[in-house]
Amino acid sequence: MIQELKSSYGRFFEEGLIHEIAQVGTFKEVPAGEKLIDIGEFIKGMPLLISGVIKVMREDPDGDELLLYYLEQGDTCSMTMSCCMGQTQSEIRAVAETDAKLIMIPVRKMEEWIAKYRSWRNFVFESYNSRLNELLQTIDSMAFLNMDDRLINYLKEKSRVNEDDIIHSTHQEIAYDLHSARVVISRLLKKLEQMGKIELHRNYIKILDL
Amino acid sequence: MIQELKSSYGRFFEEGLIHEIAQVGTFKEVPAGEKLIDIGEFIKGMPLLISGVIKVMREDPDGDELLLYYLEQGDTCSMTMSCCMGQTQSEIRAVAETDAKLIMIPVRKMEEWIAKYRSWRNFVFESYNSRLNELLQTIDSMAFLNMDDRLINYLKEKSRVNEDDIIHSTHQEIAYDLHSARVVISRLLKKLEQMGKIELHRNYIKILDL
DNA sequence: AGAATTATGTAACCCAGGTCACACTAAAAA
DNA sequence: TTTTTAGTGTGACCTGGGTTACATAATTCT
Repeated sequence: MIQELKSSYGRFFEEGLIHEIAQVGTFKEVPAGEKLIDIGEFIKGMPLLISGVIKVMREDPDGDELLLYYLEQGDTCSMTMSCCMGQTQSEIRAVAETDAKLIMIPVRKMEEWIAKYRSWRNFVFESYNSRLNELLQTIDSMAFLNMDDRLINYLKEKSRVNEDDIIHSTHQEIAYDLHSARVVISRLLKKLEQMGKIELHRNYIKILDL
Repeated sequence: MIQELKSSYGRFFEEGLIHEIAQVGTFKEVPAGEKLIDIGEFIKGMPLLISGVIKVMREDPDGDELLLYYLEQGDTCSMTMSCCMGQTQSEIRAVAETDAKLIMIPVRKMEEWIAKYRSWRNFVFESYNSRLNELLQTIDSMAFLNMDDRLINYLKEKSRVNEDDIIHSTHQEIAYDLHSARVVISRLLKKLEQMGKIELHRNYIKILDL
C-alpha cells in the first residue's frame, strides 16, 4: 500500500503522513460499474483515489440524473468530506467508471490530520477548491451552452479521463448523463458524424477530431 | 467590533478566537448594490458577514449571468477561501444585495487558525459544505425544474433573505438572475398574478401566497 | 406641463430539444 | 439458424421559452 500511496500522493504528503495513512487506511478495489455511495446514504469514510476513475452524479426524486464530474487519481471526494464533518447524508451518487483502487480513511483521522499536517490541510482545501470549480463548470455548461456543445464537451472529457478515443457508451447512457433524451443524442451524434468529427458504431463511438 | 462579532459568531467561536479576529480583522460597511469582488480579480482577504445579504453570481464571457446563491449573516465566502488557499482568481462575482457589514480577515491568519482553533476549523468546513450544497441546489433547479418553478423559488428565496414579502426588482433584473429574458419573466409573473399568488406593480412585486 | 426615459403587457413568431411511433440492424440467446 | 433483444436512425409533431416588435403606463427630467 505504501508504494501505491507514494506514487499517487508522494508529491503532496510528507513521509510521516504517508505512514499514518498506510496504518489506518483500508485498501479497496472496486470493479467498473460498482456503486460506491448513493444519495441519502451515510458515509463510512473518506476515499483517496489511487487509480481509476469515479463518476459523481446527482439525481432528483423522479430518478432523473445528471453527471456532475469525474474523480481521477489523486482526487478525493469533497462531498464525502463535508458529509463526514457534518455527519449528514450523501447528496450525490458515486459509481466506478473504470476499475478503481482506493484507500478509505476513517473520519476521525481526517479531522486530526488537518490540525497536524500542513500538507494534508492543503490537500483537503485544494480538493474542495477543485470540486467547487467543477460544479461551476457544470453550472456554466447547463446555463450557457446548448446541447451540441455540451455533448462535444462530454465526449472530450470522457475520452480524456478514460484515456481512450473510443467512447464505450450507448446513446441512452449518454442521454442519462446529460439529462437529455436518447433520440436527441442520436440526432446530434449523427450530425457530428456527418461533420466528420466522430464515427458511430453499435455500443461505441470513435472520436476523430473534436 | 467585538460586540458585533459576538452576536453573529459568538455561538461558534471561543473567546480567544473572537479576540484574535477583532485584532487583525478590518471592519467594512458596504451599501446595497456595491460590488465586492468580480470574476478574475485577486482576493485580498476573507470576509465574515456580520449583517446584510450578499448575492453571489456567475457570468460567462458573453456577459450572461446567473445567480448562484445568497450569503447571509454568519456566512463566509467559500469561493474566496478556496481562492485564498490556492492564490487563484475569483470565479464569481459578489454584490451587496442589501447594506452589509463585514469583517475582512487577512489570508495568512485564516490558515493559521485552522491549525489552532477547532471552532474555526468547523466553521470553515461547515461553510464549504453549505456552499457545495447551495451549488447543488442551483444545479438541480436548472436541470430538473422549468422556469415557472424556478421563478417561484427565486421569489420565495429573495423574500426570505430580505425578510420582506415585497420584492423590489424589475422584471429585467429577475430575468438576469435567472438567466432568462424579460418578456418571459413578465409572462410568467402575469400568470402567477392571475393565479392570485402575487400582485404586480411597477418596480416591485408583492408576494401573497406562493 | 410637456418631453424623455424606464417598466410593463401582449401578440406573433421561431427554434432547440423533448416526445411518439416505427423501421432497421447488430448481437446475443435459444 | 431462427428468434429475441438491445441499440440506432428518422420522420412527424409538440412545447417551453427565447426573440421581435410595438403599445401603454408610470416616473423623471426640463
